[in-house]
Amino acid sequence: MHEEDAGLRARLIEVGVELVTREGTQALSLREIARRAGVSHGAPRRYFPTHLELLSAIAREGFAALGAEVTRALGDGRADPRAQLTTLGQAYLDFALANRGMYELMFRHDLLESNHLGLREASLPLFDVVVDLLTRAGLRPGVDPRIAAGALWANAHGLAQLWAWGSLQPTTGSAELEPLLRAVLEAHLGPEPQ
Amino acid sequence: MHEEDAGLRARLIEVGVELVTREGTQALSLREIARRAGVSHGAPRRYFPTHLELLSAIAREGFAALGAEVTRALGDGRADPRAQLTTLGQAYLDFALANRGMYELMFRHDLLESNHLGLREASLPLFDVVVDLLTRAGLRPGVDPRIAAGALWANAHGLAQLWAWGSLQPTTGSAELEPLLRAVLEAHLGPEPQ
DNA sequence: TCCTCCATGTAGACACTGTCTACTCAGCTC
DNA sequence: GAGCTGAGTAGACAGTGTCTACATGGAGGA
Repeated sequence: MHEEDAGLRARLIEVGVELVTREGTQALSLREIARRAGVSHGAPRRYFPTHLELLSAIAREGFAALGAEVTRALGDGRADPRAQLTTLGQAYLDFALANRGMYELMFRHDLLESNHLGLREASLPLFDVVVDLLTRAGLRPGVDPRIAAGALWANAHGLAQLWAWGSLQPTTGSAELEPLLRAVLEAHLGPEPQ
Repeated sequence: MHEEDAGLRARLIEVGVELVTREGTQALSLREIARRAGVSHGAPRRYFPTHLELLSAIAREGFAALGAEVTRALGDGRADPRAQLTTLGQAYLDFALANRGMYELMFRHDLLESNHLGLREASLPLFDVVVDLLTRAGLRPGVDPRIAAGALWANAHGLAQLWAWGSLQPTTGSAELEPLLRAVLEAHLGPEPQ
């Protein structure tokens, strides 16, 4: 009963989140969401003028969930920055593989109003965390932390994407991807001490 | 006049390739392709039973073009394997950024019949080239070349994707991505000699 | 109490999509 | 010439996102 009278706007997002995580991006038609929310197909228009804006709101929920998952994994943040970076990468990949539909939606720029709904802003905090951890871990001299963070992110994103697409070895699980992340980390930070 | 009477099947693919490179994935509706080919909307069905199969054929053309571009960049293949790997990465990124629509289509697994049309096979030769170059360049001991190749590919793919999405620094051009590729390469091969 | 207004949602239209099926029709073989 | 077959046409169908005209119910003011 946590959704009794939360307002149609919130309910539409809720229905959309559930739909995309259970049935994937294809199921996210405007009319289907309205149907499952128990309203007519014209109702969502009152809150989301266009289909893309509704999808963007759903995707933003996904970015929030990813952020929560990552900060949960990082804990109190007192661990070695380098260790935190691998933890973050692992958490990122786990999220992507556990919520494939949502993750796919989050990066389907053709389905999202990238500029309107503050989607960029939703993904930025995570980026800043990486930048912070990288600078605290001590980058090689002359390496821009923002560029390095982008490279790390791109690597994790590519791994998640190709893994989901089935292009990586089918036997390659999330655990086996960890050394790959570590290797890239090493490339930017220098060899691991000790 | 290179398309005078090449048969409808070939012409549909040709029209599709031009359409996706000029107007993006969204423009690739079955009816629009048929329209531009000058036939009725039912005609493609004779050669491609479903929309996805036509799109897959178009994407396969993209993989062929990517392969051609890469082998052209590699030249006679007598250069240092390590240098060839960076050349390959650069060519890959150049292709992705120059043909965004096509590149997007090539990895939209929801639009492709990944299993039917030998799409996996179309992308495999490139993968094998990377594996070959990596083993000739001398991997660190205990590193599976196929895993390393997957990691490299994932990195390039992620860079291309995030770059196209605008998530990387807008000022970051294809040239600036090169050190990122080199860093990852270094992570798998060990530091550059000399 | 009655009236008005307005936010919320309904219902139908429109153009478009992919798929399916019935049909035309030229060109070929027997 | 008769019949068949491959290639393409044309229309229907269910589904989509968007737009617009319409109900309706509840709050605020006289």
